[in-house]
Amino acid sequence: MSERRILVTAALPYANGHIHLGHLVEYLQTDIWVRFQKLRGHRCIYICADDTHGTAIMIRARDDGRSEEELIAEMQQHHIADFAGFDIEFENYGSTNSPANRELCHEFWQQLRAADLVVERDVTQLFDVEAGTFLADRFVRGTCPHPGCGLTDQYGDSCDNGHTYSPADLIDPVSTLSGSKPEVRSAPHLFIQLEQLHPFLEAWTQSGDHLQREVANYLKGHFLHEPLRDWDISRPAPYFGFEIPDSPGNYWYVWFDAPIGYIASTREWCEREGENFDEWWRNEATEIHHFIGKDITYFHTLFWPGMLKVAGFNLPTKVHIHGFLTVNGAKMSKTKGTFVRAATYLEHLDPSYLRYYYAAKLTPRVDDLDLNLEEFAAKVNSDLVGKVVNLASRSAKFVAGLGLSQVYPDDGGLFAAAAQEGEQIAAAYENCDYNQAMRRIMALADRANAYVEQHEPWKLKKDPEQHARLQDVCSVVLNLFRQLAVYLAPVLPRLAEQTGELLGAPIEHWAESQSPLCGNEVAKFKHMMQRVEKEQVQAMIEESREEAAPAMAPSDSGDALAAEPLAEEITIDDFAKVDLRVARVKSAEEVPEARKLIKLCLSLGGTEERTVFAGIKAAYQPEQLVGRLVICVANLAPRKMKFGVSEGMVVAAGGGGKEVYLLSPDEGAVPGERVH
RNA sequence: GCGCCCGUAGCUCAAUCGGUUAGAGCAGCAGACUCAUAAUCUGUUGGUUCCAGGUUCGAGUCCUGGCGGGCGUACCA
Repeated sequence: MSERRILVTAALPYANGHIHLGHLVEYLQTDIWVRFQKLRGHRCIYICADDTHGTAIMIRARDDGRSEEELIAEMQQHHIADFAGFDIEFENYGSTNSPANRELCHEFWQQLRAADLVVERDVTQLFDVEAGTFLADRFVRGTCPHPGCGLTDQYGDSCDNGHTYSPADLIDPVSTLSGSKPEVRSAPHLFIQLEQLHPFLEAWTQSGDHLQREVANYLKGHFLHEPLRDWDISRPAPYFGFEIPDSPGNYWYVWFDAPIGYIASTREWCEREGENFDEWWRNEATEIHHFIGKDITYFHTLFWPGMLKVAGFNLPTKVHIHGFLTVNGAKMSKTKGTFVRAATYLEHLDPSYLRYYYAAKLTPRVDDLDLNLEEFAAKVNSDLVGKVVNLASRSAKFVAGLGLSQVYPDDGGLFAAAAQEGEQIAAAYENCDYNQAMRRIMALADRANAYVEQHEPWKLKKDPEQHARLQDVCSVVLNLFRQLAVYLAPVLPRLAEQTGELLGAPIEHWAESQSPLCGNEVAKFKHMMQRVEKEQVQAMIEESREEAAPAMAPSDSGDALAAEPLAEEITIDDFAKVDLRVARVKSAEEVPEARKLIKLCLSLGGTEERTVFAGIKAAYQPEQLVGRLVICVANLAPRKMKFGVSEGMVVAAGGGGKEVYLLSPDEGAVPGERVH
């Protein structure tokens, strides 16, 4: 087979968070594919970078009180370390916030302008005056405006009942950034008229094997059956990103510059390694393979090919799309401890385990992948330790001083049959059907173990006259083992390395699975892989749960305090003047003529009662209140009001209106007790 | 709401174009073995292919409806 030139990317992880087990599905799937291609003797590079722009990064940096650059630099170091810990090897790991990316964005932009695809139009959005920024839909919450719905605390684009609307229509909208009420504002945005590329995209997505069939169908049914909408690719300042050269004050939306980051990262690599950039991105002979999750299908199968086409770069040969990770059959959950960071995993478990487990589960389809932790341990122990490594473990020590036989013995055709199986295993790898590849490899391991069983080397060992036979049997077993190590090398690079050391012959090429070793020395056997212990998995889950706990705590904003600054200092005697008492609401009734008031009758225990008018009508129904405990100011001078005399106050927090939160004592307090 | 995908053994998955008696691995059960990290080998139990219809000589596969699950629904990372 002639040497292919293949450029492979995985989606750029966002610089807003750490790498977790969900991300790793993709980076491992990709790493395995790249290692496979290299093992087959192809020229293959693995390119990635951090995705660093956008509102979320800006907000996060602001909250942390530091620059965006500082934030993304730190996160990039974490990402790089996490990937390295899982033996994921990139030719280059860049950043979308790089000079190379800025230049390339300019280049793309120029071509898009030249092709007359860019138009300007006003967009009306909610604007947070306090934060000084426009609000994406997810940064606004409010009440669903749909008639008869009225769900409160809903996102800016749709509610939990499935109604969709514009954030500008939300009732009582609140910015999640500042808690303030946003106002409606317009600003000019730049759009790419994708519809002009419709015929090209139709042809590209529906033919040529660039996409999995289900994905092609999805695109046809969802987007390509009608005119494509214009794509809004600009954001007004403030925005962390690249300013658009011919539109000052506007920045490219993060999804514009993120995929260009694939190219920019390649360019960095080319410059460092003295490679010809055009060979990689402007040469039809080069294959481009993108690995992505199904969540970002749209960007990579419509916008991206469109942009590449217009800017004159290679189109993707294939976009490989995978599903999401679930753990124990459910979404990753912080409270369950199944939201496991890469770094946390590595503290407890060997990366080879996860590489193998994911490989055993990955298919070419878009299906979600479940990490069942019990199965994880069982599969690793049974397949890798029990079957594969066990072959070396039960044969190497018998030939430690002897080495492998000078001539490969008769093994009944086992090695040759397994060598022949190699092409089917390779085809499965090529097709991203790692599940099938692992299945086939384990079937070979089963046959090899049966061979050991039939030839009983432990019995041959006891008879000095059989030692030549013993050497032959072990030579067969070790060669079968090595053959498996070659087939598994893309998944388990460490095992391949250890096998190379054991038999004094490094594993560097797939072809090494096709001919046995003869006469090699055999090093002293060392355990190649430990069994997974339940306790280790449990410890990892526990730690993940604990890590998540602080993150689950609400990050308290300073808005409330800012709205009402601390009062002047008082003495304890001042405080003692206020007699706060636990009271039970005996009755509660609305005051019909009053806008805000509910009339409460409070029992302080015994026969002591107070009538209090409380301004909580907007927040509470009278029937919610009857029977509950509240805290009241019991020695407040009575005040004559329009509707009667109020003999105290109930204490509550909140800004008023619907924002009223009555205080209650914890369980055990009884009416009449004073609050000290 | 609208749309897409999925539903096969206890678990994870196969099953070519619609084609014989729906197959593997793990788990379970019964033996064997003792070289090996309680590993391995042999045998074996286990199915209303989610349900109800339909098309067909023939349906896990195609069509319709239902139930259950997942996901998407464009300025969401």
